[in-house]
Amino acid sequence: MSSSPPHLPTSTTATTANNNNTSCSSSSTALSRKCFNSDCTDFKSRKGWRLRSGDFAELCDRCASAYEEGSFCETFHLRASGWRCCESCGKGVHCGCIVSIQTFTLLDAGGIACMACERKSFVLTSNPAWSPLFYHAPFPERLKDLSVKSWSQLAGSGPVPWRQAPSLFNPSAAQSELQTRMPYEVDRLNTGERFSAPSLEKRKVEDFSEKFINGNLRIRLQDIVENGNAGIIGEEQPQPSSSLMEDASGQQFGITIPYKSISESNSQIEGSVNALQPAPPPPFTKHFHGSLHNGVDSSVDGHIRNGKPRTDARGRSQLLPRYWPRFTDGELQQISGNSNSVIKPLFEKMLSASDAGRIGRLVLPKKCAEAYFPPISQPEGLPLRVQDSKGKEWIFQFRFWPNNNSRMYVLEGVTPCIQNMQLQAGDIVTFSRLEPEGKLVMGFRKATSAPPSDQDNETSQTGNGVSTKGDAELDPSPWSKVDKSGYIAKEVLEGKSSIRKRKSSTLGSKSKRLRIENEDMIELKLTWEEAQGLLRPPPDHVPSIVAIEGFEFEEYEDAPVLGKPTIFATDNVGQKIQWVQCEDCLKWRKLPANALLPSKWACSSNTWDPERSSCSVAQELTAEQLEDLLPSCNLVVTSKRSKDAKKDIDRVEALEGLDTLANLAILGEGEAFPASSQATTKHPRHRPGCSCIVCIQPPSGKGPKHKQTCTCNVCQTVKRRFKTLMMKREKKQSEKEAETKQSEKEAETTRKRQQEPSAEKLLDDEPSPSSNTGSESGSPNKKKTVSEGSDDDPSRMKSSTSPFKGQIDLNIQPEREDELSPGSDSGGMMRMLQDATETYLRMQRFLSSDGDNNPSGNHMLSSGGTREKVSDVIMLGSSHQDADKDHPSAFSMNASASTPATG
DNA sequence: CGATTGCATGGCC
DNA sequence: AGGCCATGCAATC
Repeated sequence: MSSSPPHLPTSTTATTANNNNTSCSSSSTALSRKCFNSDCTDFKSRKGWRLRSGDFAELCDRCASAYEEGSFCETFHLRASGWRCCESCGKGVHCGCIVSIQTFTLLDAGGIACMACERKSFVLTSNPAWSPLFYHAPFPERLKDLSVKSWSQLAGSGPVPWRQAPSLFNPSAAQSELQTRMPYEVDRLNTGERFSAPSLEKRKVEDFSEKFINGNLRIRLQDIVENGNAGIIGEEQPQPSSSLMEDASGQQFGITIPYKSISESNSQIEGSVNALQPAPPPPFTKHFHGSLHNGVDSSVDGHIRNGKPRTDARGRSQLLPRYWPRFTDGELQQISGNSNSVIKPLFEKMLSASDAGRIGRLVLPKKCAEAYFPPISQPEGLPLRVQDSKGKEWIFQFRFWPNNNSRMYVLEGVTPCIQNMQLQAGDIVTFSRLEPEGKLVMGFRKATSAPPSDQDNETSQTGNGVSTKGDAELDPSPWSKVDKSGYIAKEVLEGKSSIRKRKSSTLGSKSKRLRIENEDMIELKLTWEEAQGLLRPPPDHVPSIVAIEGFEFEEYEDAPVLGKPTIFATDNVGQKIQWVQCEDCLKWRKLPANALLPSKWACSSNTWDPERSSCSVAQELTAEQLEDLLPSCNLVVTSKRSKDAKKDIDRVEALEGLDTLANLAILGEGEAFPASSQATTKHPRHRPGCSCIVCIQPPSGKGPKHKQTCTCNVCQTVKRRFKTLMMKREKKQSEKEAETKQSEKEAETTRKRQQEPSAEKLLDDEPSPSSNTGSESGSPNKKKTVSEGSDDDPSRMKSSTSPFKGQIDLNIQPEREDELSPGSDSGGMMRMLQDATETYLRMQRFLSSDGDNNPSGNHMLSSGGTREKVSDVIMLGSSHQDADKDHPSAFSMNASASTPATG
């Protein structure tokens, strides 16, 4: 929406245009006392629409009235181009100027809808009108000026790092072209994820990034409080056209447009420290390389090529969904610090193992880098100053490597920052810009924190969604809360949102490589706890007991059934019941304790209580009751946030065993963990627990492996577990010894045989037997050392060379130190899992206020008492029945699963 | 010899 | 089929 001139009906003179242009940037102020409307000769006296500069058009009474009545365009722009009809009511809307920018929205299917109609469809209509139309009108000169100006200002000190490519707004550019590229611009203007044409469906699913539609977010805490919703300024709320225009149009215009329109400069100062200040997004340019030299053509081309209309349902397509910024109010609030700043979320990226590794290089998505960071023509790039949400400044080297005729953009020197934020692979770093300062701000979100998307979609979660997130983000010392146990704590604490995340799945569905890890991690971590409640014996199936290594395992010929997680309790009449949450309405329903539920369950399936077989029926459980229930279990789908921190911690502790063990091979301590468990390109099968060299080492293949003397959390946990295990074993052992030594030997032999197959499976993920883990673990000496002292002396464990090694050592029979199979590893893992499972159970029992939390009929884990239940762990890697199938490594759990069966 | 750098490789979208 | 990007890895520091 050009700010005006183009469509002026009659006045096409240069004078008029100039006037307008000038007015835009410097307001109509000094220019004259005349009405801003060039078609009018009256004296200005009232304010009209907000100009892109942030000022308001000053109009005469008559024009202002027309404007306020929404008839300005009809009055003055009737003959201008850009008129379209509302697809719904047919009303004509002038889509070609700033005056009407707020009065219509683009439709997914094409066409427009006036705000009146739009409001009927959406309660929350952002400012979809951020349309490409915005750029329809060629007003190159003015924009250029504005751009440069803005840039200078934004750039803070020093020269403008780059400037607009004149070509960007080359008047010769066909409108269609403009339209095409617009989206891109809009994108950048609006945080990279604008979509101008809201669609009902989309609205439902789209996260609240849509609230950024205006491009800028002004965070007002009070809004959050008052609305209980997003703290977005009301500008995006549908309003009567007049006020709407008055209020809303300006903001974005004033601030964003100018930058938006700026094209990257061809004269970027490479390597200049002046470029430290992040600049407004340069135009997107795939070709910016070229544009650096000849600017114009490539610039335009780049825009056109890159600018897919945001207006369609795929609106945000400019950047892959995985990079769409998903900021929460809290995050924004935190970032903005002062409420006067407008935050423009730019993009976000989930840290890969490489990113989080100690190499200190954060690979930037090419498009993001080119769109939001200063253009660079030399591989050396330039230093980029980035502020974190705490106000701390970091300087990264923004550069690129030539790569396959393309470029690979990286931020170098991010290690300190990443460490400071205690980020690790899987966590998300966010980039945004503070306006009008123009500061580049880097935030982060710990893994599995759900996108804000659902916040305003899922009613029963709305409050919580925000507050949960918000609470976290608004925490004065958000970083301090990062638990040492890394993922674990957060998974537990934020698990609830994870489920919703899965549901709405606003994370790029395509970004498998990136997302898999995240989602699987979610699954995994979530299900560490959740799976306990999910696993049920197959119907009518009585497990057979298999003895492995002297331990008994339940064996299921059929895989255990995954069921809907429920909360078991006893009702007021002493009857055992379970609470289950409806997939759809999220209400909790009471069911008989013996009810076996499918993994997905909704009210409509409530055959036990027909009266409550509809989502419309109120929930029996009060919020308080629910709250009481929830902390005691680890179900994560809840709209209630546990207020009992202690319990959370306990739960974390309880899960620690499982999770730690699962991640044991991959997690480091404290800082940036070298390698993540994520499935990677080259190691798509890697999952938590994978012991291969890739997973236990940083990307470079170097870096710390856990030493025997390592005292990190992970190692200590393992050692602790080991000790527990050994004590148990010792006990068993002594019992057996009460019998005959002969029988003991036989048992061992059996054990060994049974164990080997699974061990091999587990080793699948290991690159080679000579790899770190394998070879060292295979050292008889070490094993002997460990095994000898492993009976109950943790200190011995500490001498093991690595947690993983410790794990391997776990497999060793204290009494058979000379019998170590290469597969010992797997056994160790199994053991640890078993042990962890027990720990978990103990904790769960402990935490549970209801002693009957695990009725026999439903939970194998509980039903089995202390019996070793490898099968319990089998499916832990996935909350979906078949998820593992595709991931053979699915952590040794698959192997575990097969063990009992094979054995 | 470990850390860093810069490019190459190759899986995945 | 091509581009992106995670990661490998040799060269260099």
